[in-house]
Amino acid sequence: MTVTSVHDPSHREALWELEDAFERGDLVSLFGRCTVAYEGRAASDLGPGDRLLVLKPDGAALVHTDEGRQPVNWQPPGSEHRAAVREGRLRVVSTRTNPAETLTVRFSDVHQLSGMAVTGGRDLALHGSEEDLRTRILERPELVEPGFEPKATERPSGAGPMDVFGVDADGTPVVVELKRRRVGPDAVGQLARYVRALREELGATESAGDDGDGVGGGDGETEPAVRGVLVAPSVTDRAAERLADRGFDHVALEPTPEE
Amino acid sequence: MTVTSVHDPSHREALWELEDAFERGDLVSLFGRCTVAYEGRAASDLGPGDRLLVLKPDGAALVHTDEGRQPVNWQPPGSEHRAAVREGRLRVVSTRTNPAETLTVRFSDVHQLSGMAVTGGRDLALHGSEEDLRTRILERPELVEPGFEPKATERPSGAGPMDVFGVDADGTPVVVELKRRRVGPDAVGQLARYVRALREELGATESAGDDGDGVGGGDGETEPAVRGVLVAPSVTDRAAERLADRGFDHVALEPTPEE
DNA sequence: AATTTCATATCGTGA
DNA sequence: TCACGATGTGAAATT
Repeated sequence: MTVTSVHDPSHREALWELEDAFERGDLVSLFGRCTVAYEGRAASDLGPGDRLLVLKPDGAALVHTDEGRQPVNWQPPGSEHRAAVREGRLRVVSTRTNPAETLTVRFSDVHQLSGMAVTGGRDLALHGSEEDLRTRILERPELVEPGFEPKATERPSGAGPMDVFGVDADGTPVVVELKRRRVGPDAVGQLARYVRALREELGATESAGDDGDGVGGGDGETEPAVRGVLVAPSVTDRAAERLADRGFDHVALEPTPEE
Repeated sequence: MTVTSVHDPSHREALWELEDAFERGDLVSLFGRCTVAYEGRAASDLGPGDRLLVLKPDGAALVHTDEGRQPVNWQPPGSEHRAAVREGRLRVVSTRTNPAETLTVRFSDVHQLSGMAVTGGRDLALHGSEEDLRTRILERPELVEPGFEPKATERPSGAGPMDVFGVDADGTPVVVELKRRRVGPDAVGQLARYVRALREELGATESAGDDGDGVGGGDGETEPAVRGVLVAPSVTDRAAERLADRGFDHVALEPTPEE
């Protein structure tokens, strides 16, 4: 049998089942009334209440209440679970080092405990990520703009690797920053750093110490012409302002085609 | 009884228990072999495998494997759960709108199903957050530097509210940016925006179009003197460079005192 | 091990 | 509702 289960066990029965489950490498689900204490990167305390404790064979521990996607407390994978009965009550402690963290769950009542041996099916096929967006642009560069020609992905720069580097119809270098969803001002800052780094690399001669007011127009200076293009489904108002300030363009594009 | 539990139920029995649990507003734990499909902000498919499905009365749904802190698939709170038997197999669908998202879990085997009525204890007391760091500085300003005097928290600026605004021993305005943990260059950029906004507000007269090389020294220009201080446990090398570029200071401080 | 960046991030707060 | 920033963010890729 792949699943073991006990209903309203005594604290000692729960301990035995739990130790067996640890031994077998089971995925454990434990309903009960408990308090929770955490100490590590921060510290927290949670008073008595009914909760679901999930213990994984890889060391992860999750304490869930009836609300929220996030566990109210947890321990990351790589932790070590131990169970004991102290003063007649089940206690589960999960610890890890680097950083040193401890999660302690003290039960006053154990309502239900189940363990299942898990096999297979851990590979998730996910679509619609930033990588999909990059693929889409490389296959159809005209979606960025007519005449755009990608030259490289992850091209190195002084500010780190750019998402896509290419040239436009006039042969002007273009830095393309990809975001799979609506973006705020931070993405514009990221694009600006790439553009500035590329301008310096392509031979900045004067105008030192500024932060990417990217016009490169017709005045006396000979700043290398480098364009910045932000590809994202949409941008916030603040991000649009900053794009305009820098002289960058925005191309509205989804990571996957609309149906 | 606060907990119901069935072991190796038929798909129809599982459906009945599940519908009862939804009705009661139970927190549900469901072990079984299943496939999972998600479509919404992205899209994903997960082949057959043994998993734990957690269904919360607030609409959250979590699909956990035996590894990782994160669910392999999920649905946020506010979704609606529905269960049915199709072709003799239990199927759980969780949907939400805005954005439109659907999670579908198709079971080939149901091993164990439990539901618990959850009461009380949802208030977590967390220590060591950024707010703790702010409190600590307001109570002991000399931790920033001798003579520092906080004037306001969340003081508005053209770049948004600053964490802490004050003056140093010389009466020079100081913008303090707080981070509860080690920070990278982005935090320096955030601080630079506040400093620049405050300089403009306090009467910038010349040197337009640059981005905060904050010296304000003794040369001819009369840029308003505004200092920037980053309070964080530590900074990355790159962040330290940028701090030096801008003429900002770093104060090493933890959100809670070391023991 | 340290750093950087993405995520179906989630979550709270404020406008 | 949308925008913005914090999170014990987690997780992967890269150095």
